[in-house]
Amino acid sequence: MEMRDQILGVAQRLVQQRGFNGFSYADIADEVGIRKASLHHYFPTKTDLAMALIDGFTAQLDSGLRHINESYAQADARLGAYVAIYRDTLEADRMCLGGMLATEAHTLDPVILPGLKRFFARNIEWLTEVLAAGHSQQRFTLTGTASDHARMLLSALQGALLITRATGDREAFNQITALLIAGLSRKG
Amino acid sequence: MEMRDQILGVAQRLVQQRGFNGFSYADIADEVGIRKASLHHYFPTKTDLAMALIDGFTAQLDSGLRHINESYAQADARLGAYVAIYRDTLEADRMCLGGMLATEAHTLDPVILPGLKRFFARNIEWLTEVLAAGHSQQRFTLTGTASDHARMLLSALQGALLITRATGDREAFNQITALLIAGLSRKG
DNA sequence: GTCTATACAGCGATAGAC
DNA sequence: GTCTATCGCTGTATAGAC
Repeated sequence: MEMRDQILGVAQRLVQQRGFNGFSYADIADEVGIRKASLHHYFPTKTDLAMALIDGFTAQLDSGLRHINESYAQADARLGAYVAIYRDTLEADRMCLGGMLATEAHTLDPVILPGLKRFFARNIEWLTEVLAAGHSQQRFTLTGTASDHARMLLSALQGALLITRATGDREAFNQITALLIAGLSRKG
Repeated sequence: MEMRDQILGVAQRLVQQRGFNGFSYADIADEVGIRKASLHHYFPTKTDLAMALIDGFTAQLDSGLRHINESYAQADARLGAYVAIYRDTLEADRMCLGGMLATEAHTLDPVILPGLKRFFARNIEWLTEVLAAGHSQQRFTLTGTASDHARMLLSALQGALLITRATGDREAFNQITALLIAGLSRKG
């Protein structure tokens, strides 16, 4: 199971940095130190690899969100920790794996799409709960439904990662996230 | 010049739908009806094609923004027309060309990047002006600087396009944009 | 489980005739 | 300006030995 995880780790980084159509089995093989033919023992097709990557990334998300829920009681602290995940992604010169695959969706085997959809649904559900809780606690002021705010926040964070890849302006990322949070603390 | 424009049109659509690494000269050749070798007469390398696409897309943006400025005097109307560009992109099952290339930035020839940066700068500059004008006219309430709001709006729109590619939920896109605009009309 | 060897299709790109 | 032909390389994937 160790080699399988090593492959997944390298492949995940390659997808996040170069896109699913931007790397090959040869790239993975070089890094993990086996021949590319051997990779097919673990992931017969590249589509199999993609599905395993989404499952793994969704598991990482679930684990991260569970950890946030255990570490922070208040909605604004939870949201701040969620934003920090994106900041860490940016610092690692990566896109969100889900966001990267979303842009490439039209080129992917359709069997991959339900898992990708599930990943985004998971994010929106968790954010919706946090926003609704913060609203009840009068820590957040919402202009629309909690679920609409959740989708907007997710969009803005994904988009901020995307744009920073082109502009290279990491300080702008911080200003964007600060503004997003400020927009929730405002008195309506 | 007609064939060149036809090639650019097809290539632009392919980049926006499939990504720069998701199509080949053969795909273009099939659609425009010439052999793929002949494409190299217009664009010797794929990098040349990419640069022409960015230049063309930035020209389309400039033309669109000029048209908005001529058609609408008020900041909120101008912003609404800008959002409509993204809605049209979504309806055409496309990503923004700039956004798509941004995700793939790590796989592109570096000579492409300045043009890509310029495209985003253009968007942010125009948005900043519109937001600052709306603020002066007391049509918009800003929580941060106009330029920060501009970056946030651009991020949210790019991200909304990206997410909708995975979820397929076009109504969510409309709710996100409505919320973005509502957030500006609010009294601070 | 990893290897060598290889199949086979596709890629971007070039040469040279017309 | 478009064609045919082809190069060299890389892509995913398979067969079969060890």
